[in-house]
Amino acid sequence: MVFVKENFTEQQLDKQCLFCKDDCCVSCFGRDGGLLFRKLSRPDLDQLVSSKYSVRFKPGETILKQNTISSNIVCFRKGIAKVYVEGINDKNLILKVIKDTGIITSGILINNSIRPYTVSAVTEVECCFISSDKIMELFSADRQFAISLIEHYHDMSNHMFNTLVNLTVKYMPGRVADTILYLKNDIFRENPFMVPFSRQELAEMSAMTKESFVRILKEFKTSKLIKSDGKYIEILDEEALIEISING
Amino acid sequence: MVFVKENFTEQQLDKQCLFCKDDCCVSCFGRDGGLLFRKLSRPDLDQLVSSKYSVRFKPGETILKQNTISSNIVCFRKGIAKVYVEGINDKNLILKVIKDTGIITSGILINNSIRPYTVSAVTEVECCFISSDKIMELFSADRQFAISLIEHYHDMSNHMFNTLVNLTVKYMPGRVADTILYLKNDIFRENPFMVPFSRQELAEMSAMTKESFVRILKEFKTSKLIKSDGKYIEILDEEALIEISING
DNA sequence: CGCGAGCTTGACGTTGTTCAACTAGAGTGG
DNA sequence: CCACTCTAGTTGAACAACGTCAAGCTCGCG
Repeated sequence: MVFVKENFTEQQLDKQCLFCKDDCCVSCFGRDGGLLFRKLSRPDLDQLVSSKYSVRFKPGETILKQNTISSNIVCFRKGIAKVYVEGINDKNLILKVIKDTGIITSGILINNSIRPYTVSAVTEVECCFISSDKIMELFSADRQFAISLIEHYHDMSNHMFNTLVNLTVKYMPGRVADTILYLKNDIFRENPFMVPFSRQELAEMSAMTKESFVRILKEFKTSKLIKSDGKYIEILDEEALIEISING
Repeated sequence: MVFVKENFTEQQLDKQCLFCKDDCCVSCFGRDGGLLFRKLSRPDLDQLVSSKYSVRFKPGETILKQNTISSNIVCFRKGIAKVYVEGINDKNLILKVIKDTGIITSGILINNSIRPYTVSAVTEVECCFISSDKIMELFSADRQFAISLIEHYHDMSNHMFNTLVNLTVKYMPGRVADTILYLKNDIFRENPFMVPFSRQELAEMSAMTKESFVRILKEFKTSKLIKSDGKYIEILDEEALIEISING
């Protein structure tokens, strides 16, 4: 347990992979979401598998805590998690949603890098912690892996860049449209989709208050752009939403 | 000129390095700002030097244009440049200032990656373009270089992350305080510092209108937090500014 | 001296937040 | 099975934050 700096309870933590036998990471890391590892050789993958810890989180639990030092990368396998910044002006800001597969690399390789965000479970989450030391070793073994990691950083930067621009320059309807389109096209990928987030959380994705979010959502509903019944949202007129998103 | 996809005029472009003889990049890339290359071996550095193009830009000229495909990394050597997003709601948003040394890596290694921002010269700027192909070759040669590049991405992400949070959750005084502190501590590193930006540009760094920026600046002046005479700004009470920044 | 561009200031309108009241639904205990 | 409570969601009205518009100012420059 030396390299696991995060503190887990006995129930959460298992040395053996909880989720699958044998080929676990090979299939997990090989999936769509795990592009980072897609070109690793079998021995390298096996090395990763043997050195990781698998952990399960209940809804609401904190997976990585803001302002702590990073020492692991976290590979998500199942469930929904949110990445957010805590409590500036008593407001949170949700930057990213992870559904099933996804990787958080913050601060590996960088000494004393303090994580600027919290990651917490929205539904039950299964994920694996891998020491950044092990990742470093792969650098020597596999040149392509370094490129994959840079691609990962690049994608992350791009996403953050878009979020930055969307949230700073657009008016509320544009921001709400962005949030809805993001959830449908990037996260859930189906049209009437079930949202596991509260209005409060949806508002935190859109950088506004829950009241404002509700109001805009209602406008969209009365304009027949979306249908919304409780936790379900259906996009009726995607073109119009995109138009609203572009025009701010 | 094969690998230079950007279009330069004859005056701007030279195959020989304009700025220095012989050891050019060795000293340039070796400086503080150029940490990316700090651990390259001499032969590798020489290879970079021989494959680059040095370019000079006049104030106002565009160095990299938003929505074009990336194929070079750009190493800044001298002058001040701004990185910004163009025209959403007729507003620009300045994300970053480069003074003298700095590197823009957007989208190298990633096929068909479209640059989401424009970089343009504020003062006269001297910089070098290096094909991403050459960078790729260094990956094989030098493992440490890949790590340096990832560190660079990491720093960039972190900076963007802070900007994102600052601009979305804080009120105007906090945003102005951030801009002033950023310019003093990260860019100019001296106390009465000369700002080569117009009020409009300062406002675009703080995500507000120039009128709002001027108003907040005046408040800071009457509260004796700063002294400001035209293009010069002096921070008198940094503690208080930091306080304002933290409290939003 | 006059011109023009950028800076500054004030009045006003819009956007978005706060606060408070109300509603609906889910769990709890009698 | 029905009150009761608690929380999330919704709505409206007052208010603050911020932008827009227009006018005046400063200062460099011809």
